[in-house]
Amino acid sequence: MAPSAPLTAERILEVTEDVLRRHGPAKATVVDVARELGVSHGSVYRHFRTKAALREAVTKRWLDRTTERLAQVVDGPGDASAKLRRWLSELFAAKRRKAGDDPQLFATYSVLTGELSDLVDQHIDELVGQLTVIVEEGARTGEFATGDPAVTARAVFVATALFHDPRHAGMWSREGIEEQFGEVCALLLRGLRQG
Amino acid sequence: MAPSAPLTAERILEVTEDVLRRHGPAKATVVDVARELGVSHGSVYRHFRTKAALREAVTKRWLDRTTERLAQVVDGPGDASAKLRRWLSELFAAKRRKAGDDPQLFATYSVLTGELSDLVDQHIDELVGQLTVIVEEGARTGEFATGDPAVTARAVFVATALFHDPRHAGMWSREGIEEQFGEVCALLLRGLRQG
DNA sequence: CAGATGACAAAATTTGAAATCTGTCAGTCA
DNA sequence: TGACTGACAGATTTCAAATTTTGTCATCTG
Repeated sequence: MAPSAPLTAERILEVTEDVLRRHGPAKATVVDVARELGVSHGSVYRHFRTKAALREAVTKRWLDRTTERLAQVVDGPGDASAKLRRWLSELFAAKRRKAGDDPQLFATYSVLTGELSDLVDQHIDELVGQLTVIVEEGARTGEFATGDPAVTARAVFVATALFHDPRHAGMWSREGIEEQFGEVCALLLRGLRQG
Repeated sequence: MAPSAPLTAERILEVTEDVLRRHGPAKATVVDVARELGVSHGSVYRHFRTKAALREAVTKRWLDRTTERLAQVVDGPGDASAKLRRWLSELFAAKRRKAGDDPQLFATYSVLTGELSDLVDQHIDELVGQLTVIVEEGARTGEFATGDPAVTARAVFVATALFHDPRHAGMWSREGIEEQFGEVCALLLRGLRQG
């Protein structure tokens, strides 16, 4: 069988995601990934030192897709209130979409993120960093009255945990969740807008 | 062996909690509970129709201990802001204490609450009910400017999920968690205080 | 010689037979 | 008579043997 393309890390990650979707996190093996790629499992180990490293890389790739999407909101138009509101909405919508469109894959990544707390902490730091930029902007224009923008940004992130933490995904399809989200956002924005 | 006391539902629940603490939720059996009580397992089934009912009852008992504690804050002294702040602090402190003092039992109840979502929903409704009383009080005295107090109360509860939902218990022993809690409370109270 | 292979040891997972547990109920005991 | 027992069937869990997987590396191949 002629190799249809050279074996790259990215190609391995694509196939790994596919295998994870079909077999779930507990039963997806490196051998499965290699078989799907039409190579020996030794070849996969040339690109990723351990199975854990492969799982971490594929999970990081998944988390980064959200981070990139949200970066566009930070760099986009609007005042700080509108941006903050849009950023939180976009985060919630992105998570709900992931959970709703491919529940199998979402469940898989929920397990993986549960196991990779260092990676998740890093991801959260990136997201809070984006929020900090928005809060700083609001502080600069006098729209928000806050202390340390980084601290405030983390408070906003923490207060909306129910709408982005996968452990609460069961809530995301409940009646009235949109209204609850709106209510929390409104409360936080009111708290931010004045000192 | 003379029965040291008549077999009551409460006595069974006490022993069940003990067995759960020692064996964990997966390995605690009705036979274990009966053995500990010095009776046959049939006698336990006289008081609880199924093992699931026993688990539910013992979990409800555990949740109710928190509800009762917090009811005292609602009925206590202070204006609405102080009470809200104290209620949230008390809830957070109670959860942290449970998690820190007896990690084994806390882990057990975390698993049980994860399995008994109807019971947990009921518990949450009770807690939000208490918060609603405080928000209503604030609205009546003009301290808070809100729409529907029940909706606002739920928003406050949701926004503090990280500090009371056992799925976030891993955060409760992190550096700076107290400050984060204070920051979220401050943000929410500022949002409540004016319309 | 750079990249890929597959045999191999150690670790982890699956399997299925044996043991235990759940829930019932006819019967015992005080 | 009403609380309690213990034998029982079916469901579930356990445990050890068999299989599979992980990770390495000497060897192969283009």
